[in-house]
Amino acid sequence: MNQAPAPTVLQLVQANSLPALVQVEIEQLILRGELAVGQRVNESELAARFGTSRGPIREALRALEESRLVRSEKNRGVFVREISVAEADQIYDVREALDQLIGERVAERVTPAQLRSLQGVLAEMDAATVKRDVKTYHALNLKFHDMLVDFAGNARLTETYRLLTRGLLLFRLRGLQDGGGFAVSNKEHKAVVQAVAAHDGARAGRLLREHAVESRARMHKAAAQSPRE
Amino acid sequence: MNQAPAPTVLQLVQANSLPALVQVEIEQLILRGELAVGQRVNESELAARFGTSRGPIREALRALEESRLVRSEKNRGVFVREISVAEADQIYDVREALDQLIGERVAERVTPAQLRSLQGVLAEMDAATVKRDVKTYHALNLKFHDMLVDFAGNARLTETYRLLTRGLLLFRLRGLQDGGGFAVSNKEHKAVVQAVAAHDGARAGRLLREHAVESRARMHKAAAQSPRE
DNA sequence: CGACTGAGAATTGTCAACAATTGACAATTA
DNA sequence: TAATTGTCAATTGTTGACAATTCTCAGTCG
Repeated sequence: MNQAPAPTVLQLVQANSLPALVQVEIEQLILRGELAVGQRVNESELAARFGTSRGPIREALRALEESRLVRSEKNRGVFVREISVAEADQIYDVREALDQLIGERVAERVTPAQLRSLQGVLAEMDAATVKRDVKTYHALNLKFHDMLVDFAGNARLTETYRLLTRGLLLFRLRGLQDGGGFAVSNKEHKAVVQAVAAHDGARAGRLLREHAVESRARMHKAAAQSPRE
Repeated sequence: MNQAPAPTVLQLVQANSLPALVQVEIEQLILRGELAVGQRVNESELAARFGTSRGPIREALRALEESRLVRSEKNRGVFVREISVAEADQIYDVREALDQLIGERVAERVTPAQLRSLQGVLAEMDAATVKRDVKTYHALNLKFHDMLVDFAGNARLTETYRLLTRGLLLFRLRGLQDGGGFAVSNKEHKAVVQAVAAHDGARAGRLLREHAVESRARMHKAAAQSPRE
């Protein structure tokens, strides 16, 4: 399970059309912050960058609009979406409910191998914490939650969850990440994994939900310190 | 609240570009079953039908693909998405969690006016039940749940919920709707509204979740009787 | 009779050009 | 000077044409 057999570039190009490829590329651009939040996206520029015409770019942008990564104003262009604290709060409302579900499901169906990889990431996060390596920690944190939702074994849940948390990523890109508190965060992760290892669905669900609640609180704290808004 | 001030056609055309307009149009085509589930969608045909070129059609289809209403195969076209019982089950997993959240939130924030409109729909559903008017009942049922999620006051929750339940609609379009059991269903609705009226969040949440669970069971029953699959 | 083959039609993928709209700034007017 | 109008460059919206791929269906062969 969870072993996507690494498709070659050739297969990728043959299976996906230009718009699909361009879409993930633009997605990366946004998620890596190369396209700043709020910034206008220039179609011709992207077309030149990827060596295509504007058609495929427009299709990709339309898809990204539907997934809420960009918004579009008629005759004015598409903009990388910004997200307010209020919107982040709404996302967290939903995320908390989903995290509970994830915890329950994972505790029920987790395999020993999956458990080991979870614990592996936990250890890596500990290492990053010691080194005060915020960037690595964040990447691992994402990976950890991605693995959890994957292990829940519900593709639609995964899709829904990723869509929501990606919105939260836009928030972090605005610079509103909590510098501290990630040692605390990993303590919560460990408690979750412990409950998962014990196959205690109720407890894992409760703990993962609480983790989301704490995570929301940390976001608020960071937002309060932030200059803007 | 909830009073969108009926935009004129002029405003619509000025605010939305062709792809956006076409998108909702195609969406209607699918949801009304004029484009059968599983059927291939012909770009040129749609372009002719809407009096545009294929560009806007393709953009709209890309968006619909992202919202999972269609799927696309390279060089072969886009198809109205089918949904298996297994997938419907996954959607229900998520929906149950969201319905609980919806029940809780609505019970907390419902206004007297909103309560009255909920009860109004309930009465209409009763009338449809007496008349054995399945079509009207289904429409009202949709409206009821739409109102509930709206009254929860979380735009992102609404969006997420609608995305999921629309997937379920594809299932119903396959002919797998439960003929009977809608009198029972409305009993459950009434219990929910009662809890909402009492501002009992925990109970409303529990009841709405259970309603989703029952609804899933009814789907299974209908699927078992269905010829295909 | 069934499986292959290979035009030819139908359809999708991509592009480049044209039309429409916007935003900025200069020119004009009160 | 402030407000308005006119003009122009930049950008988006839309189209029609062409290339590439898939599908259809005779015709052929074993």
